[in-house]
Amino acid sequence: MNDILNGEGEAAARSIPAFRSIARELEQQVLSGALPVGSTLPSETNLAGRFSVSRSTIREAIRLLEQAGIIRRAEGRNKLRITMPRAEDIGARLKTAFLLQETTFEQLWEVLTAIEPMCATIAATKATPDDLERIEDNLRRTEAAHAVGDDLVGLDVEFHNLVAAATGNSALQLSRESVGELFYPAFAQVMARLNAGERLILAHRKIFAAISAGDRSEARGWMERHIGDFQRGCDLANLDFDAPITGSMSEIS
Amino acid sequence: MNDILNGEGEAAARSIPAFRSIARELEQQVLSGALPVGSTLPSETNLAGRFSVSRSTIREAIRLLEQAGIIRRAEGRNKLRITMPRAEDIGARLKTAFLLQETTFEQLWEVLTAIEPMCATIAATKATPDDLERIEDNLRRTEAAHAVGDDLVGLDVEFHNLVAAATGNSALQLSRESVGELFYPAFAQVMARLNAGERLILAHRKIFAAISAGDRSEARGWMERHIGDFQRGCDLANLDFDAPITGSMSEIS
DNA sequence: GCAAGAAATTTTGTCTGACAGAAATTAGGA
DNA sequence: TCCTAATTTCTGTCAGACAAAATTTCTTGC
Repeated sequence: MNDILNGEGEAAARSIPAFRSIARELEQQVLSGALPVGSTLPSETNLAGRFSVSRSTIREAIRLLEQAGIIRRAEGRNKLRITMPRAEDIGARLKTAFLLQETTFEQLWEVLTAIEPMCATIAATKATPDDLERIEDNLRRTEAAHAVGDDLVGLDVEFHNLVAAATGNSALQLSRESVGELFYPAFAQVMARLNAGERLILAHRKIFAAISAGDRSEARGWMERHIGDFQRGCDLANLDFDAPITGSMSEIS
Repeated sequence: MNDILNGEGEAAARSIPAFRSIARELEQQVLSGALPVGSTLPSETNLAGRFSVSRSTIREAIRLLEQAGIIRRAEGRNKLRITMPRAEDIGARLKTAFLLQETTFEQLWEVLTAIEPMCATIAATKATPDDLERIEDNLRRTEAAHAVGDDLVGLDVEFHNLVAAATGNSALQLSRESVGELFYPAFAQVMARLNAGERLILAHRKIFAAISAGDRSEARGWMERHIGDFQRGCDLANLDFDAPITGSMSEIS
């Protein structure tokens, strides 16, 4: 019934383990829509029957798909559900790659210098009232946090994520999320060291205003300046712009 | 020896499967440098012994790490080797995500509109003679292919990858690679349909010249125009700029 | 002494069968 | 009809087994 496994007949693709072929096959079915996102997969025993392999083999295939983000345990945590890879999953992998490659702040900064102004520009055209609402809420919380001297790191990351979300462009969001998560902590810390919280908030406010007003070039301009502040901040704070990033998180959920 | 598994003592994190804890632990050891990149992992039986679990459990953990790109089979294909997640691995996942999210050409185009000009700009400063050599070689091959009417798709993707590589910024490369791979095939096809191969080659030539000359703004300008051509091309060719991308590849190697 | 070939030993990929504890289902009972 | 109890189904893990492939070790012939 299933010729996916390179058994008997074929002498071709030798040595492709069954668990891999099965994972591929299932992946293909998801990509092709045969297994729609949201549907649930049969039980392991059932799958083992279908593919005529043992449960252990199926389990290994499942681990592959799971880590690929295509499948996830849902609800009570029985039942495997087909899902869309989440930004976080991918972000986690990018982060691992960045960390292992000793990516420097400058490199991340270059990426954001390219992407963030574009996000602001597009957001100025595409932001919905809902998006604006969320950004404004973030601004209020940021100001409140600054007033009591709280840490602005998380709120800064959130602000930029919200602007990206307001573009309605998921590719753009996926491309920048992990970079932002690694970069903004450093950014906000530079700002804190320089007591530049005011400046950060001013920039956020200006960007928000421009997006609200639908003023693309103004939004872009302020975002550029905002990102540019980081480099200046590093100089002023006498920090090494060239240092590799650090951080830690796990991509294995 | 190993308290990673949530056995006996702890009552806390109930229901975190052993294979997951073990994968996390190993991942941590890689990230922390305890298991240096390039080193090889002990055999499954050995690992099973170390963590006091059965081989099946270890195998599931290995599948997780493998798919996470942290580990790969090397050489004769025995021996697991610690590796750095490759751009391709991550790119494959991004692609899956893009496909499942029905990303449109416009969205990819927006990402590239942001990133590619930046790549050209930085390349104009950072490109090494080696980089230039490779780009020029690509140009020659592109012209040759065009002369005999061959497909320019692969060469176009390669050109942009080479420019990105010339920035020496791995974060930038990771961020754009998968987007480019999904986008440029469409791009080159639009060009072909319009018989605009000449124009594509001209743009590549100009970009190369500017990078060679270290002229940042010229490099950026030509790249902007080049990317912009796609939108115009879609209009001229009467193609749907808003259509979701299609494509197929596997992230399970 | 050293390199090619043969033998012994590992190691991976798979399978069978089993079992406890968690989930989901079904069957009752109020 | 709605809630609790009994039952069945799953998942997570383990132990032990095997063939095929890969690796290591041991022989020999040169």
